[in-house]
Amino acid sequence: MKDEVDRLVEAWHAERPDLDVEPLHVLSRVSRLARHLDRARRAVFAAHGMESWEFDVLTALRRAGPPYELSPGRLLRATLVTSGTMTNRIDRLESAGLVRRGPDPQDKRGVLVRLTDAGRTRVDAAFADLVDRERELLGSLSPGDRRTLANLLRSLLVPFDTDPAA
Amino acid sequence: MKDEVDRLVEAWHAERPDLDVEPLHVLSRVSRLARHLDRARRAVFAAHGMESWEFDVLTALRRAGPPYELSPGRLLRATLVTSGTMTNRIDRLESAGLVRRGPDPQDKRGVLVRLTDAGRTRVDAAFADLVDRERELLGSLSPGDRRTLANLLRSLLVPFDTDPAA
DNA sequence: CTTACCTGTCTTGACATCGAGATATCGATG
DNA sequence: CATCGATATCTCGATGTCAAGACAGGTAAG
Repeated sequence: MKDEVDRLVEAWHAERPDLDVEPLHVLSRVSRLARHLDRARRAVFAAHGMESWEFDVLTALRRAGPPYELSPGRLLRATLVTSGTMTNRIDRLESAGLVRRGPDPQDKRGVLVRLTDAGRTRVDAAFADLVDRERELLGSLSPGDRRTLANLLRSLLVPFDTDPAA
Repeated sequence: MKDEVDRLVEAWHAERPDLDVEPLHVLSRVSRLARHLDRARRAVFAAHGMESWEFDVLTALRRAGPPYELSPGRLLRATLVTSGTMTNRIDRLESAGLVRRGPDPQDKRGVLVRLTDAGRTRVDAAFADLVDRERELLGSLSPGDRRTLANLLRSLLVPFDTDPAA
C-alpha cells in the first residue's frame, strides 16, 4: 500500500537522482500526518463549540491539576506559541469566562491564569471525545506497533525538548 | 530518556485516571514533532531568502518534472491549503518572478502555473540544504529504525490519502 | 544601594490563512 | 441543444499568528 509520500519520494528520485531523499520518508510523513490530525481534531472540538487553540490552552491548565493555574510564560512554552499569541488567547478565553487572570503573589511582574469551573467542564468533555477519536485513528496499529512508534518518535523529539536551540 | 509528551501523559494520568490516554503517546508526538520541524525548516529556507509556503509550492512544481507545470487545483491538493490561499500564493510567486501563469489549452476555466528558470534554481538549492538538515535531525536513528518508523507512519497516513473524507 | 542585565507580560503592525461566495466553463442527461 | 449539477479559479472580509519592541519588576555584582 502506497501513500502520497511514496509518490512524492519517487518523483524526487526521478527529478533529482543526485540526492538521497530518504529522510523525507520519515519527516514528510510526520508533517503531513500532523496536518491531517489538525483537521480531525478541529472536527471533534467543533462538536463542543470549541477551537483548537482554546483546547490547547485549557488542557495545559487542566493538566496542571488543582488549582488549575499557570503563568502565561509556562502556557506559551507548553503550547509552542509566541508571547503575543498567548496574550491574545488568554484575553479571549477570559472574555468567554473560561479562565480568569490574577496577580502572582510571588512576582509582581507575573500573572497567573486560572481555569474557571465552566472552563474545566468544557475541557473535560472535549478531551474525552478527543482521546476516543484518536484511538480510532490508531486503529490500524497493534499495541506493539504503537509502542514502537511512540518510542521512535520520542527519540526524535528528545533533542528538541532538552535543547530549546535545536 | 523522557520527553515532554511523557510528562504530558503522566499529568493526564494523574488528573484523569478514568481515561486511557495511550493514544497521546503517538499522536501528540506527531503534532509536536511537526511543530519543531516547521521551525527547523524555516531556518533552512531563511538562508535562501525563502519562506516555507514558497518552498511548498515551488517544490510541487519542481517534482512534476518538465515543463514544471501544474494547475492551481493540483497545487492546492498537493499542499493541503484552500483555494483562496493558493491564489494568494501564486500571485506573490508570480510577482517575485518565480512562477508564471498561463491558460490551460484543454480547459478554458483552467490555469497552468509554470516554474521559471529563476524559480527552479532557487528551489533546487533550498531543497538540497533541506534534505541535509533533515538527515541531521534523523541522526539518532539507525537505518532500520528509519524504515520501521516510515512504515508505521505510512499505515496511519494511508486512510487519509485514500479517503479524503477521513 | 545602584548600576546593569535579565525575565515576564503586553502592545503593535504586518501578513498568511481560512471560509464563503461569485463567476465561468465543463460534462452528462434527456 | 438546453438544462443542471459539478468543477476550476478567484475575490473578499475576518482573524489568528508572528516578530520586534516597550515596559515594569527582579537579580546579582561592585
